[in-house]
Formats: sequence, structure tokens, C-alpha cells
Amino acid sequence: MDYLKGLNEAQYEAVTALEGPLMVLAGAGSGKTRVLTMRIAHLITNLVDPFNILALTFTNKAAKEMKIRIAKVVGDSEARSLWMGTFHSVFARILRSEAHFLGFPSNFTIYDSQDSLNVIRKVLKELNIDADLYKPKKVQARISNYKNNLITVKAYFNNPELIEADERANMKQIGLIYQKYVDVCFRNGAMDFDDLLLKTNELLTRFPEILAKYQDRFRYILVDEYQDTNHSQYLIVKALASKFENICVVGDDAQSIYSFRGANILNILNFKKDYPDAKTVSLEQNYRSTQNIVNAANVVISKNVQQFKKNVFSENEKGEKIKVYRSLSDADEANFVASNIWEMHNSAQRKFTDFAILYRTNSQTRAFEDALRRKNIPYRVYGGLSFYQRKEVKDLIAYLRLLVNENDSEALTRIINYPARGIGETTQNKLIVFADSQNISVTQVLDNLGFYAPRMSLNNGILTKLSDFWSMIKAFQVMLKTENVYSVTMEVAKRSGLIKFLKDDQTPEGISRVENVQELMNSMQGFLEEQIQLDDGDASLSNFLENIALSADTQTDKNDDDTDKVSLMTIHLSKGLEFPIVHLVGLEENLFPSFMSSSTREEVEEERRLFYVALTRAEKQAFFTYAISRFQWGKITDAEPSRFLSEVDAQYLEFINPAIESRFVNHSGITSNIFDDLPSEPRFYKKKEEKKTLQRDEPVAIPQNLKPVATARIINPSGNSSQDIEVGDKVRHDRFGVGEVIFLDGTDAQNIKAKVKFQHEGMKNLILKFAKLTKI
DNA sequence: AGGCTCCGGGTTTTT
DNA sequence: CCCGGAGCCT
Repeated sequence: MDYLKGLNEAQYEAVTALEGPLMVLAGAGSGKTRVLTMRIAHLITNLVDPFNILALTFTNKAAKEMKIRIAKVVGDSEARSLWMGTFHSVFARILRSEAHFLGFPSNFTIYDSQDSLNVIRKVLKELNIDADLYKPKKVQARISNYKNNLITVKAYFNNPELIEADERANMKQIGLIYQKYVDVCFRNGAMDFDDLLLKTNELLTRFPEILAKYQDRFRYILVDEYQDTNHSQYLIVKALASKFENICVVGDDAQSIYSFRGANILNILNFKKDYPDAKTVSLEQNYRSTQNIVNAANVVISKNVQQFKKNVFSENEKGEKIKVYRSLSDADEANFVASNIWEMHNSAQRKFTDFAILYRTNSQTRAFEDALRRKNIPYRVYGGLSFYQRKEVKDLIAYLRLLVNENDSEALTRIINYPARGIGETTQNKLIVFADSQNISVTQVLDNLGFYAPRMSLNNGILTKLSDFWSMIKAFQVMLKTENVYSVTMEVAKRSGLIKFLKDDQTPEGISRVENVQELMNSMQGFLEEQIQLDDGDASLSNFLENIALSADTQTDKNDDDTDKVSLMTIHLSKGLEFPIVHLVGLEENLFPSFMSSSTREEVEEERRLFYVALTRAEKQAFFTYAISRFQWGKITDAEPSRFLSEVDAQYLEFINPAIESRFVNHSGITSNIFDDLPSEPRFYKKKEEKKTLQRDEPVAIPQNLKPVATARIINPSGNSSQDIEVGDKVRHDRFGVGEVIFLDGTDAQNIKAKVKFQHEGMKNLILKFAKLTKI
């Protein structure tokens, strides 16, 4: 039992206490994944059939990671027969085989958020409800919330409190929308993400024999990131575990970062109540990070009121202080990070894979991509707009979805006239109205077109088009019975006209769309090969679709994984990962913490936990950056440093902006690469002419947090000649005309910012390298 | 029918 | 900035 060696006392106990309920409180970097992995290995060594083990994770990334690690210990074949995956994927799989109990087809479609939003929009339209009052996103969030708390439509209407609450919120039609939404999904044979959990609950409560079957099957249950379970997930786990109570949950309340999607931190806080006999093990030694990093993270998280007492410590080297860089703009920030990585790569012999850039929102990626690309630093962006969410990919997938489940009207409307084949809106509306009037589905109408056509006032031309379209779909379906998914998809792409349509567009975007479709074909081929190799592989189209519906992270580029690249991702995605050197960027109020989550204490605490997660990803070194102005939402916005920065005790920090004077010393050295990066057009003045909300005589206030600069160097728009300007100088700007320099500020020469009061345009904040001012 | 442009609105995190 | 929708032109 080699694998037990090298575990500390607490870890050993967590790994070897196989029977009965167990809660492992695992601080960041305390070897949580290791414990889970070893525990599973230990179970198998102790002759538990892998078939009886269920391991649940939150993200595909975590599941994948753990699968690999377990396979290393117990071998591939053993690893393969245990059930491990995200809640959603595991229960989707169970629902497939039991769907008929719930009246769903086993080939039900899984709607992603986008699909479900589309359905909500349609429902609103159909019910004639003003989408301005009922913002689809808001409606969606509310419905999701109900589902995650097991409030079905029926339960909703039986609960006066809920109805009242919605009335008070001016949302009294929510119930109706909810009902209609559920109806449409049912008719379409579709489940959304929340349904996968809700319906599982329904299955387990309504059918005791099914519950018994899975209880017997999953004798040992492990749940990772238990602090992130929502009520629905909690109940499933509880139901499944109630027979044997061999349940091991692992989590860290300090890392609960998913309450926005219903995660309930009480699930972990109350574990002892649910299982009074439960053992608790705390893993407090952090093996990942330096003392400095662990201590800094601890100081910040201690500001949270709601938490377990824990003492996470590190016995690693003390380590360097966290370096803080204050930048002038998002571009400046990105350049700093890129240069920093480049430098450390060269001088400190760091591989690019040692670096991660972590940010709060996906929209922050672009600046970093630009900066890294310019320096030829290889990188990989995780998450973001999933490959499978791209329009051209979704279009092709819609065809495939329709083949598998022809009741999927979302898929049908998406492609019935795409590429254009003369079945326009008018015709589609006729079909829908007629189908509704006959109380049948559009699919049924299409199936019996000859029979219904006379009653629909469609001309012969349209009729032919409709029947051509539908026989094409039917032909694909027939093909699916004998041919593999890859060839069918190829045929679909060709015969539907999709490929040709995309290829006709020779713009760069068009070409990339074709490539994306090609990439989808590749990933399908990969899927096919993989499934064929497995003993119990399932190479069906339906399985393929399920896989992609439940995988947000796009692992499409498979030969990509072993190359040396910098990782870019949101903090949420980074959970569970570790990197020698972490850049945590965009540390500004309203960005992190997000302006959406700064109003209540609970919200800020979750943001703080997010900060904690981010910082504890770092092994050796962390960098914090923030910008004092940021190009956001189409314009430049001022920003203040994040409160979290000031919450980190200064003893752990080192501010590394060059002193103001020193930047003039090496001025010439820097200039060479500063202006190379200039966009040909100053991007933030585009199309800003009309909306003038300028206060012409705004009092001149010097921002308190800025350090004034005496002079700065500008480049004349005409050419390369440069001149110094200082406060009080009169300057001319291409668009804004003549003005007076009120204030100069900057930390490094490439990003001096100026406040200029223009005669007609009022006060403007300009970044000199973009503004192209002339001194007059 | 279909393609285009203009306009307005919304911008967090993931399954 | 990015999206989707409405309305206009072909």
C-alpha cells in the first residue's frame, strides 16, 4: 500500500476511514484531490467494486483531472468502471435510462442556457408579455432558482408566499411563464440544466424501486466541493446515501463561490446535523504555497463573518512578497503581465505553463491575448464562449439534435430555413398556428404534409420546399441507423447546404467559421474513435450531443495539451488548479468585487472567497495588478483599487511601480517599444460624437489617489517628433479642439494620463499615447 | 424572401 | 464593446 505513505495524519485518516459518513474540511492546497484519489484507490484495494463507487465533482475539469489521477493509481480499467463526473453528466446518464418513468423520451435534448433563454423569449411573446418588464435573463434566473429548490410549477401555485413575493417584485406573471416554459420543454422532449437535477429528484422520490436500485449500486459516494452543492444536489446525494451512509464529502467553506447559481453553504455547515455520527477531518496544512501567500490569503478571508474556524498554515519557504503593479489602463496592465512573463521565462527559466493569468470576467481576456500575441508568447484561454456555442457550430448541431429528437422545436426553427431555402417567417408562422389549432406539433404536420396541406393555404412552391426539407431530415435519420455519426454529420453538412453556404463567405470571419465546422467534425471523429475503443462505448449521436451539451470547457484541440502555454481563465474556472506563478489582474472596485455583487455583505463575502481561491492557486509567486482606468463597455472608465488589496496586510505586499523620476531616466529605452503598439485609430473616440453628456464647467478636482507628474512627453500626430508638455500648457486634439492641461499622472512613461479641459468639450481624461496632442 | 443597416440595450461567475 | 431586433431596401 505504497500510496498511503507520505500522507500526514489527517490525510491518512480521511483516506482510510472507509465506512460511514465523513466530512473532510480541506483548506486550500491541503491535498484534497490527493485524499479523494487515494481514498478511491483504498476502497478498491479493500475489494470494493469500482462499480459501486460514485464520485461527483462540479466541473468537467475537476472530473477529468481526478480520473487521470485515479487511473494512475488503480489502473485504467478499474478507473473506468467507477462512476465519476459532474452532477449534471452523471444524472443525465441516469435519466436517459429512466426517462420513460417521467414521460420523457430517452433521447431527450439537453438545453443549454442559451436554448432555454430562447424558449423563454418565445414564451413571453406567445403570452404577449412585455419583455422589457420581464427581462428574459431575470425570468430565467427566477425559474432556475425555483427548480434548484425543488419548487415545481405545481408547488409554486400552491405556495401563496411565493406568489405574493413575485407580486411584490412586480413579477406576478412569473408563475404563468414558468408553467408555459415547462410545458414547452416537455413538448420538445427537452430538459434544461436544472431539470437534470430536478427530474432526478422526482425520479428518486416518486419511484422507490428506482431509488433502491441506485442506492444499492452506489454504496460508496464521494462528493467533491461539497460547499458548492445546491439544494437539489444536496437532496439527491442525501437520498442516494441514506441506505449505506457511506458518504464522504470534501469541501472548504472558504472556497464556496457558486451561490449565484444556488449553492448553499449550509449544506456543508449542517453536515453534522444530517449525519450525527459523522467523522470530521480537517486538513489544515497547505503544501502548495509559500507562507507569504498562505498568510496573505488568510488575512483576507478572516474578514468574512460566515465561516468555520480553521488554521491553514504552510511550512514551505517563506517566499517572496506579492508584487503589486498599478497600471494606467487595461492595455498597460496586459503589457506589464506579458513582459513580466516574458522576462521570467527568459531569466528565471520558467516554462510558460508555470504561469496563469486569472481574472474576474471573461471580457478581460482580450487585452491579455493581444499583449501575449504581440510578444509571441503562447497561451491558451480556458472557458469563455465555448466552441460549441458558436453560431455555425450550433447550427450544425441543431440539425443533429433534430435527427435525434424531432420534437426539438428549438432546433427545428433554427435550421428549417438555414441556409435559406425559401421557408420564410410567414410560412413558419402558418405552420405553428396551424399545428397549435390542431393541437399537434409542427413535426406531426411535417410528417403528414400531404394530409394537412390543403387546410393551410400554402402554395405549391412552398409545399415542395417543405417536403424536400423534411424528406432530407428523414433521409438523415435513416442513414443514422446504419452509418456512423461522423459520416452522417458529414452528409448533413453537405446536403443541408451549410458547408457551401459558409464557404461562399471568403471573409476572414467566414473562413474561420468553416474551420470551426471542420473542428467539430474532428472532435466528432475523436469521439468516435474513443468510444469504439471502450468496451462499453456508446458511439451514438445522442451520446455525442450529451457530451458536448454538458461540457463548457472546450477540449477540442487535443494535441494542444502538452505544449508549453500560459493559462488564461476566470477565477471560477481556476478552482482546484495550481500554478507556480499567478497573475491576479483587474483588482478594481466594481470589477472585483463585481459591481453586481457589492451591495450586501453576503455578496461581498462571496467575492472575497473568490479572491481567496485566486490567491491560493499560486505556489511560488503572485502578482496583483489593477488599472486606474479601463476600456469597458465601449468607453474608458475610471477605476479605483479593489478593497481586497487593502485587506491584504501590507507586510505581504511589495509595490513595484517604478518611482516617478526613474521613468525619465530610462525614457529612451522604453520608448522604442511603446509606440509600436499604438492602434492606428484611437479606439475609444470612435462614434462618440453624438452622445455628449459632458459637463462643460465641471470643477477641477485633482483625484486623491493619483500622483501628479510634472511633465510628460507626447508624440505629435504629424510624425515622430516629440515634445514635453506640462500642466498649464495649451494643447490641440484632433476631435476635441483646443484645451488646457489640468493634470498629468503616470507611473511609467508609456502610459501617462492627462486631464485636459477643452474649450468646447469640457473635461476629458486622455491617455497620452493614444490622444496625439499637439502643444500650441 | 432575404439581406442589410441602424438602433438600443446589456453587459459575472458555470453546468 | 457585443448582441439581437426592427425596419427598410432589393
